[in-house]
Amino acid sequence: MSSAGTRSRRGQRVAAATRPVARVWVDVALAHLDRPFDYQVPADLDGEVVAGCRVRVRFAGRLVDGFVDERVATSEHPGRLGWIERAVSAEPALSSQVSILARAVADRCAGTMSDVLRLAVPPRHARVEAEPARAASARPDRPEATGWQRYPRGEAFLGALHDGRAAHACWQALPGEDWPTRLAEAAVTAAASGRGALLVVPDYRDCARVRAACAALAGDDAVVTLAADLGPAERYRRWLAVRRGAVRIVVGTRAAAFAPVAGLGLAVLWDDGDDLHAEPRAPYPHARLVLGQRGASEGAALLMAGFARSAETQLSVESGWTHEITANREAVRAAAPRVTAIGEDDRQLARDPTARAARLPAVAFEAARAALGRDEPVLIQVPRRGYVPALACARCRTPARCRRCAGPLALASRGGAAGSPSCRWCGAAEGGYRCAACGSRRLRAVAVGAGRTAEELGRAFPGVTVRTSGGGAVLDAVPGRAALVVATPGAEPAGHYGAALLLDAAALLARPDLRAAEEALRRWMTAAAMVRPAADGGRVIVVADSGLATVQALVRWDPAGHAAAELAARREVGLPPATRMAAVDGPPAVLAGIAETADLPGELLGPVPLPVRGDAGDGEWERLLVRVDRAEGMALATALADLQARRSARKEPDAVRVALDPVSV
DNA sequence: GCAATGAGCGTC
DNA sequence: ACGCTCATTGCT
Repeated sequence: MSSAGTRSRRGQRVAAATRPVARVWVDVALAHLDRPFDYQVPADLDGEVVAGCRVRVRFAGRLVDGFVDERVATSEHPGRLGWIERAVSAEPALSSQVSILARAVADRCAGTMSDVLRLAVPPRHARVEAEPARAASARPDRPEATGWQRYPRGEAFLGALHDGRAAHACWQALPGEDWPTRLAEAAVTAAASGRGALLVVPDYRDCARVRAACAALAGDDAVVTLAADLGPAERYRRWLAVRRGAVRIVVGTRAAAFAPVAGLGLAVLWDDGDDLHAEPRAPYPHARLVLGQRGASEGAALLMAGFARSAETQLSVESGWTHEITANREAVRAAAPRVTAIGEDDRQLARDPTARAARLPAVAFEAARAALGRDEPVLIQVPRRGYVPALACARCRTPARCRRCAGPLALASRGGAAGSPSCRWCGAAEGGYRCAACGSRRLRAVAVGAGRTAEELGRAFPGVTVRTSGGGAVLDAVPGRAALVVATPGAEPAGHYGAALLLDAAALLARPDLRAAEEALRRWMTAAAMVRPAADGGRVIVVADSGLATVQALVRWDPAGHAAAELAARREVGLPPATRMAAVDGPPAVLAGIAETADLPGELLGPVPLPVRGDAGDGEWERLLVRVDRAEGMALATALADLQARRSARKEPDAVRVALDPVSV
């Protein structure tokens, strides 16, 4: 007698009396099997096999996990159905909303349902599931006065949340803004109207800050954080509390974008340009995509928020889908620190010999000294190590781009000989380079070092505490006392700084990445937003040429204008998000075959060397890029999913990796 | 001419 | 990792 349940005298299983067929998403990695399969529900599992529950089924002989999509009366399958072998539990882990979301995300990313479900639903923890259910938190009161009054359309957005309308907005936070509290006010407004709110932030430090802000407004029980650093039990405990509707406000990192928040009324993405929002596992969905999909399928309001603005968000604004929440110019001027740019030409090293040793420009030295004199901390932003050397105009520093496809130019150093520059996307050699901005024919390599060390800076300011934040040791916050705080972008400790020095800014700007300018401004603004207003003496020194548009955008504190110019520039040369791109990574011979035979819409570029090497032994892999008009984006995704399905059905030995809208191309 | 065996394939 | 098909083998 097997454990599979009730059988008749002859050992045959008896099907459930009503709706005896379960449609099951089996956890199988093969692309050509990316659809539900029908199974018979044995009568004794009738009560447990519910929509969304986990089951074990026999698939091609072996036992595999699956989620029940739905119970139905009959099957379309012409052959004989297998049986549900086991109901893992009656917990409906997969909600219909998340099921629909996962399917949509898989389709958009040319991936499979099983891959997306692995990202969306955490592993089960049986003991946690058996624990008594967490009591539902009380519905909070709507916040009375909020800080959104500083923004002309801010209160209107909260009003839309209160009324349950699916407003779509992007919010440019003022410098110095207590943004965790603003996001909490929006979330609690949605929760007060009986709906759920989901706030996705780049890292666990932001999670903690936003959680604390939500707890302060709505109580500790009203909010949970879902972050990757939790253990499996706690992770599942919190996730289950959300799934069971006990908690309506969820704060988390990118995986939380799939959180099964009941009655989702608001989805927020903070700092959508941050690379951490890009999922590194197949099918590589970006949190922006996941939340955007939920806005469409669940009728939730969407808020893209940050100090800076991405080109993607700008496109959404220009298309009319998203409206802007920005402060007026007077409010910006009142809140912003005074920003000074110093290019290499006007970079005068400090007279002070120790400052000279640290290679600190005089203006930067003075700004830091003034802040320290007021007993305020000074933030020093240094780039991370390891940027790929690329080429830029020797005169104006504009990154050198390919004439054919606008990819970044680099010196091909393969085989030892550094020959003429060539495109890192399409491989075309560039014989007669001429800068698009200034017409110069001279190129220079842009190599970025590790930045000045904390010790060098310490020597320039004897007796001042030096703290570092970055890499493995990230500080959450610094006290409001005189100190030098050296941090890499993204690791800046929270604090009220008297000054910020953005060192090696020109190198950050000249990175061979299509998002270099946008990313530089995002990082600068994130750091500069923590500096006191100019009226209180706050100063920001950016070590880059003041003539550069991106530097100007920082000086004028104009993230929207920069995003608009950035998007216009990408339209000009046909780069995302003005177009849509897909990356197909694999062995060169396989890519050559695909380029020749595959029926893909749009235009093929490359193959080119991989911009970032994956971890799984993709030794000699290359990358094929496919570019289409935005209107054809879905057709491209479908074509690539078909390609994967055909390869999988043919049991092709070499897997290829497909990513739509990859973060770096 | 035809069972016995095995490789290949789809996968409910 | 099962059960089906279809090809090959080996014996009459």
